[in-house]
Amino acid sequence: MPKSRSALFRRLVHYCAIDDQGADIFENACRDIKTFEPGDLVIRRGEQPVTAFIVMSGWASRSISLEDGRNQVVNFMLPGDFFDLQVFVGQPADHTVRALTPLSIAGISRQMMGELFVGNSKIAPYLWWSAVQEEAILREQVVRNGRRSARERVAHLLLELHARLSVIGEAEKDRFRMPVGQTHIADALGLSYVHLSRVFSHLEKNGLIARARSEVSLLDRKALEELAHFSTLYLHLEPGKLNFFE
Amino acid sequence: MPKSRSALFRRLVHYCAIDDQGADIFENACRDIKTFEPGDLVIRRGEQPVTAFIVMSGWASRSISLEDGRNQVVNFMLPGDFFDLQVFVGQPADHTVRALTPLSIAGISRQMMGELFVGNSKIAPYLWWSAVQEEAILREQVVRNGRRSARERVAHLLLELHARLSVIGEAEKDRFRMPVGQTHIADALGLSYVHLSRVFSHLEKNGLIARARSEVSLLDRKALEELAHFSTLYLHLEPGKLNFFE
DNA sequence: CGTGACATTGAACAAAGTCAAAAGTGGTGG
DNA sequence: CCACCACTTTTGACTTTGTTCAATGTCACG
Repeated sequence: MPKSRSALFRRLVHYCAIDDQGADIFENACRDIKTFEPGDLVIRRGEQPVTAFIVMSGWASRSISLEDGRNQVVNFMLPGDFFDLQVFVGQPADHTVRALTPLSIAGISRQMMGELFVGNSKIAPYLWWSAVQEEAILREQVVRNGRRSARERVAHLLLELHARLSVIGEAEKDRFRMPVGQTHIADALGLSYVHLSRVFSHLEKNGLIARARSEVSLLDRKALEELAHFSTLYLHLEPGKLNFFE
Repeated sequence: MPKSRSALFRRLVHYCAIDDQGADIFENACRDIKTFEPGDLVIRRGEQPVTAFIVMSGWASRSISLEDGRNQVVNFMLPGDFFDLQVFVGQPADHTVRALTPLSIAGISRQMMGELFVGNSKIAPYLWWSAVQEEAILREQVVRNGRRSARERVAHLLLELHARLSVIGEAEKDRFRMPVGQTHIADALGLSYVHLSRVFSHLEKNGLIARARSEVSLLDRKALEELAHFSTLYLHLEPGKLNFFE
């Protein structure tokens, strides 16, 4: 089983009672694969995308830039993430999607989506749930940038990324690979990269984290969670009752 | 025709080619009306809501608090806004919804939603579109709090509120009622209320805005838009092609 | 080795927060 | 109509946090 299937499949089964048959249907829908190199634009602001996407492997960012060059990364997209459901109301993209690493994504056409969403009740809950999680992550991003200090922001983001990567089996117990430069992290956290660097160093000096190349270790998870006021509630990791309308 | 119908109806017709019959169906779904007083909680964090809601009249806030009292207003909910579609995946709320003014909302049950969403193709695009707009507003909120200065944030929020209120006929050409205290605005913008007050005064002294009671006038829209780098793209005000899957 | 991208450090500066007190506002009852 | 209350807004002095600019380090890769 190729790794791309593994990542997506793990996210699926983590969140809904999806069976092998359902997973097969889903993955059959993911045959229109596109690949990108770091820095490539997947979606340009103003363009009207024609398909939705699922990240098969690699990291991407959704970002919005101001005219004067300031850039805000709205969120990171990780393997198994679903994006641009807004395709279906025919609106131009209000943001930019960019590959941060070598990236492989699957395009899902409108027709395909219709089948998944309406035609197969085993899949629909996952799509719905995915949208709910994405919006919750966005809300938490607002809180992070609006009401947390720089140190809290960094700790909180590290914990979020670790939790999300764990679900798809791309993190170890207290360690994960963060294959993006500090500029992107700073743009996500609304900080200057200079200050971000200081904060990272500070967390490291205090023994909360360790860094080696692009590996990050959460040395003192308890302290990080307290510092960040981190709760996993917003990630909706528990499957829930899936009361989908029939 | 009561005002509540008017506000909702205007938002509907602004965004999709909804006919009178469709609007009737929609508004018939809005018979389960609840009212709240300023400060009342509509949804508590951790609770599992059983219906989705449409705001009929008044303002509400969706907010998330940290244990130490810091509070972030994630977004303002205005008449015609739709919320808590996440009901349908059976997840507990990760946020709190609070009435900021006398508030009247309609509860939409799962069954009702199923009928609207699947059973009537005239309505489905509006629900979908509404979700798209809400998410876009959220993204813009991230940019505002992450990469804009305090003055820019205030200008940007005022322009957004004016645009959203205009759609439902609750704003005049360059003026609208903002029936919420500065504390709430500050919590939305990730600022202290002290600093917010200074910024308001500064904008007023420079002739960009005027304030009287809870009325705000945009005296120099051009200057405000340039200051805020405001573009209406993210509000998706143009109806679009509504390529909904069948 | 040398090169280019990325990361770190220091010093000066700017933006926003905190604390505390004063000045509005609006509603209520005498 | 006025006096009083609670509440919100404003103002001033000071502190903290994060930014900017510029120089220096580091590391993978050719």
